[in-house]
Amino acid sequence: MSANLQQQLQHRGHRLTKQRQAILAILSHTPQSVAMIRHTLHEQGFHFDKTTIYRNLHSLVQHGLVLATKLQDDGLYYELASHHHHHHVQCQNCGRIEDIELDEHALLQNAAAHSTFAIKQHQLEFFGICPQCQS
Amino acid sequence: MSANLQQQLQHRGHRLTKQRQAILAILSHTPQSVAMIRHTLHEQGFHFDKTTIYRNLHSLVQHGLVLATKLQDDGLYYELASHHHHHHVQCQNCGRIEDIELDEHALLQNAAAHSTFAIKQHQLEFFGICPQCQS
DNA sequence: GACTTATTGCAACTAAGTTGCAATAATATC
DNA sequence: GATATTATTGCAACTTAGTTGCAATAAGTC
Repeated sequence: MSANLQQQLQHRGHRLTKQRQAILAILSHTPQSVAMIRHTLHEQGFHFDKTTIYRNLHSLVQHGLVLATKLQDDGLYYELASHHHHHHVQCQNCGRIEDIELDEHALLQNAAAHSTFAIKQHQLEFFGICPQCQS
Repeated sequence: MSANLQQQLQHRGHRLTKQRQAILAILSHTPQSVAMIRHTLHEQGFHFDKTTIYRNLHSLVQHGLVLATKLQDDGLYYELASHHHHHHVQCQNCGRIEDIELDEHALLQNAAAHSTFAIKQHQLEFFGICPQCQS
């Protein structure tokens, strides 16, 4: 976990427990399901209660350090919040997830032009077949 | 329920039970959660088992007559499949949902240009404040 | 009307996520 | 370093959404 993240956490009165550190150490810029996160923790010899994991993920999302994304299946996927907004492509065959960057401005303009709502946010994910699974 | 839908169903060996008819009669081109669907059925005096409702929705989706969409909360929203692909805007205040049409071609081109995946489908929903809630 | 089989309703179950609370441990203060 | 404060943890119990197996029912066919 970066020193930066530590600072942000402590600054808000959060404590740096070994649970929180381990969870943050696992999170990356690729979205992971709770099941994946729990699995990795187990592999590393950590046996945290599921309550602890859910509560930590929630509070991290609440404070903007982590993003929650809906992908193909039920449940949410979690990733470290990065500086720039981006979307994902998930392989329908193997589940692999990659980032995909696209022209946000064009998209939002497109949307705003076709709606009377004041649009605040959106959810955009792509699904397809990755190069490996294509061959 | 349109005669068209009836035909499609029976043609595939499906039976026109009163349960299925009632469910289809409730579905529209605006996405509804299972809770909303069950609630309306109750109001109309129908007391179908939840299993029946879930199974019907699943098979209708499977056969392409109904679309399932992920919106703000957990669970899926169901709507009649229409001729043209479209997206939605959901009001973050009152939950109202509206269709939103945008330039699909531009979006897909944009995505294809930024990924090595063979993109098959996508999920795009907008969230904001509807005109009524703005004032 | 009798036959075939898709569909229903029920009960029991699974899995995901949540809540309350007493015990624990991270940080601040002395 | 010891002490006090309170955020956080782990546990157990619970809620809610959705699923499964199966016997009973009822559409559609002949």
